[in-house]
Amino acid sequence: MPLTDACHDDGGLRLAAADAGLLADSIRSAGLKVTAPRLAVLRALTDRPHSNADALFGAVHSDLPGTSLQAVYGVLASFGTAGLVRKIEPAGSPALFERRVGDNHHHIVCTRCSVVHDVDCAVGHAPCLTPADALGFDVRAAEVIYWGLCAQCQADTSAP
Amino acid sequence: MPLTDACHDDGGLRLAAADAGLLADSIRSAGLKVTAPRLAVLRALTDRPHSNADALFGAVHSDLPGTSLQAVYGVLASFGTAGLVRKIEPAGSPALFERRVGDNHHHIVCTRCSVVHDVDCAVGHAPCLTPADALGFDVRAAEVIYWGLCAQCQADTSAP
DNA sequence: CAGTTGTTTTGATTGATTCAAAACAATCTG
DNA sequence: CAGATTGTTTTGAATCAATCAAAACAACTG
Repeated sequence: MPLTDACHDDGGLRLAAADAGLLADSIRSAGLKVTAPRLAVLRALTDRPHSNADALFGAVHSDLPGTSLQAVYGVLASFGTAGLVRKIEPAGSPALFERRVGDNHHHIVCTRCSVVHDVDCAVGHAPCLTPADALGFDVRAAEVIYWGLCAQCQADTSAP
Repeated sequence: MPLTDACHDDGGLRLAAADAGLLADSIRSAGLKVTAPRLAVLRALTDRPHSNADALFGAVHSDLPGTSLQAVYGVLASFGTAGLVRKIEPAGSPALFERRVGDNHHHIVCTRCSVVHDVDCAVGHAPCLTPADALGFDVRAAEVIYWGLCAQCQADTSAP
């Protein structure tokens, strides 16, 4: 019940068109000042979810050449605490960021090419998010990462 | 079926007494040379599962003062590829290591004190390890980390 | 439009981990 | 059991991701 992990749909945040006004609105309504680096990071993240700080810096830097990598880290940190982005940290990878928040979806990562996709929290499987024996813990969240070969890498590997 | 994740018991590896002969045997039967640093790391890991490289270095260093941190990293890497230890990488923490391998158990981490406990893979919940929609991936493993407050930290927090 | 507060830049630093070459030691072979 | 072989450890340096701190700057408030 106190789980962050309820399997419901996201709160209506639609990530399609990265209209500048909408981006500004979501920043403002998270209680943050609207600035060029923030708009640029949020736009880049809309276009390419599951990017790391460096990739976002690359994307942002081409629109907005004055921006520093540290600014990107700062923007991501403020977005994170404001609940505007979610940070995921798959083993062996730098942190990745995505705008899809609020639902607790999971991730599937290719062990060969490292591509990441979202995986919905399967309705009917929600009990999984409660451990067999919580050992007295007050469980607040569950994080699931699936590892495997993506379709493309399966094709590449089976025909060498 | 190809999942690494079947919920079965471990293969008879009992982690109780860290008898030197048994430790040596498991190293040897993994196809590795038996050396003092390897025995020391394996013993330390038996005594304190979920340790990071630095903590293991500390433990090893007191028995075997000549040992370097890099040796510990080397030992852990060879143990990892030999299937003798498992590496877990909870977000925001350095990598942790444990001897309990082969079963795919999960972990529960305290968000306040960072203590880690094992959580068995719940029989009857195994379907959870198959994503709702694998998106064409050949899924090989599923990793689950629960986050919450341990019993101790709940007590400390509720009575400040 | 000026003040306040929060943001970004600049520059340096940390922490975890990895790399590479040389010194060394465990096992294999005779 | 000594010597050869192969793999391991040491030593020392480097990398990558991320964070810290102070000064310069810009967005919202009134």
